[in-house]
Amino acid sequence: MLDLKYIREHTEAVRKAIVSKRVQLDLDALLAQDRTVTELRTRVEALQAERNANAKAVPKAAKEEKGALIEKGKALSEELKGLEPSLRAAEEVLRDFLLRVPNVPLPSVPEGADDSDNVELRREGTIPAFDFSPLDQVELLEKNGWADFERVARVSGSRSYLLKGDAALLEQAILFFAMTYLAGKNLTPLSTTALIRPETLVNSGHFPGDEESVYYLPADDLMLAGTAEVPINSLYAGEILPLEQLPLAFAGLSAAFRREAGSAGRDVRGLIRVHEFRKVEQYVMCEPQDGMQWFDTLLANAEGILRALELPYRVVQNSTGDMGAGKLLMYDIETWVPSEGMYRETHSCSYLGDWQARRTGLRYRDADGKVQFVHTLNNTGIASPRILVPFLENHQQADGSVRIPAALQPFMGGKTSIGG
RNA sequence: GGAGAGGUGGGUGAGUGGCUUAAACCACAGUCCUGCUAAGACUGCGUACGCAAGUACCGAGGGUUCAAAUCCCUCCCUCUCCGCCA
Repeated sequence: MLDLKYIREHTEAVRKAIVSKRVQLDLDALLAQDRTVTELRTRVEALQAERNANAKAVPKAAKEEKGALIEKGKALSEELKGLEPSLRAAEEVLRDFLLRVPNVPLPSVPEGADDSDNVELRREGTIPAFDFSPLDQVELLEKNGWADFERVARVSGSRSYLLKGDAALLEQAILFFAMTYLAGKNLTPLSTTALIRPETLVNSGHFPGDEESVYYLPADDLMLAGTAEVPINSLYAGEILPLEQLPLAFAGLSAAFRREAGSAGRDVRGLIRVHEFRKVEQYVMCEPQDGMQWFDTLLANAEGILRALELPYRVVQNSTGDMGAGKLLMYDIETWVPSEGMYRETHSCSYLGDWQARRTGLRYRDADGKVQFVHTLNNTGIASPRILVPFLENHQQADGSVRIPAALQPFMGGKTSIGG
């Protein structure tokens, strides 16, 4: 959410953001609604002031004047009963508008329609050159008895996964390694819920807009989060944090659920795109002036994890059309998948400015005692099982076994390789 | 799932219809006084919108009333005891 004052004063910048982010929104209708609300509010508040003054006068009035005052109060109350609902309805409409206004991207963000206009910033690590015919993720899993896609589909439907044996341990090892790594970078480890109230998704900025990708449990009016960003963002909702508490930086491990409604038929095979997975998410609430530095830190943390896992990757900057409404700046990390001969998105680093904090009511008292919104950022730490795809494929050996990088070996009981 | 208690400003907490549209204390900030790791005096001190007057907010939403933190209804949450349970 943007500040209404900002929208009034920087209308053209907002208009440009709406166009470049491909958002459906009539900004002029929003501004007209803003004027309607202001007019209504002025009238309602004047009436309320009159009602309050009148009510205050009643007990002090002489007996013979009381009747008249009460009659006047009744009339005022009647009039307000007509107007107040209109004001509330008008404010509601305005809020619906405001929730759809995207954040204005930083000037450095490349203009673009979608992910094909993202800009590669750099490549890191070495793409493996195999002197044998490498297997793909599914072949490796099946050869080693590490998965059972057919049977788990019987239990949980398509886009499910089940890991067995060393692969099941590997998943836990990678998640725990990532948690340990981020704890070492002074992020507070968090084991958090995926079960969330619907309003937390409005807070995070996923709603309105992303309703169809979220699981809903009507019996309890709860939803399943697609990322720990959602529960962590709402953890301090409505609070005014003392300056000493900032920054709040977390590494949150949670289950993650996505309906994948818009991606029917894409990546149905294997571990790339599943409905239920596990993810370590980095999440930061900080003072505005520290936001950019945190962006670099979160990116460096993710890269540090990939480097430790000895995986080749590239960093791309997302174009305006591929950014998501709330984002000021966004980089994806894509990790090399040998069987596809391409990089696949495994991490996503976002700087939201105060856009998310405004929705959630995340504020702090600055050094001058002024109440301000914090800035929020998030980046993947590691997400499994997707990360297993490049992991298994890049580290496979001629006999079908998979090499365990040195950094991970302590988390795998000292094993240097599995399977084969 | 059953029974009960409760949700008030940064904290404690008063307040069962109008002299409280939130007392008091603590914490915090400023000024003054005091020769010294102390004590005291005074003032200020929630958030949002508004130039201001003002308006709204006492878990959320409705209702009754000239007037609601206070009465009524629905919901949410917390705590205690019992039951069930990984």
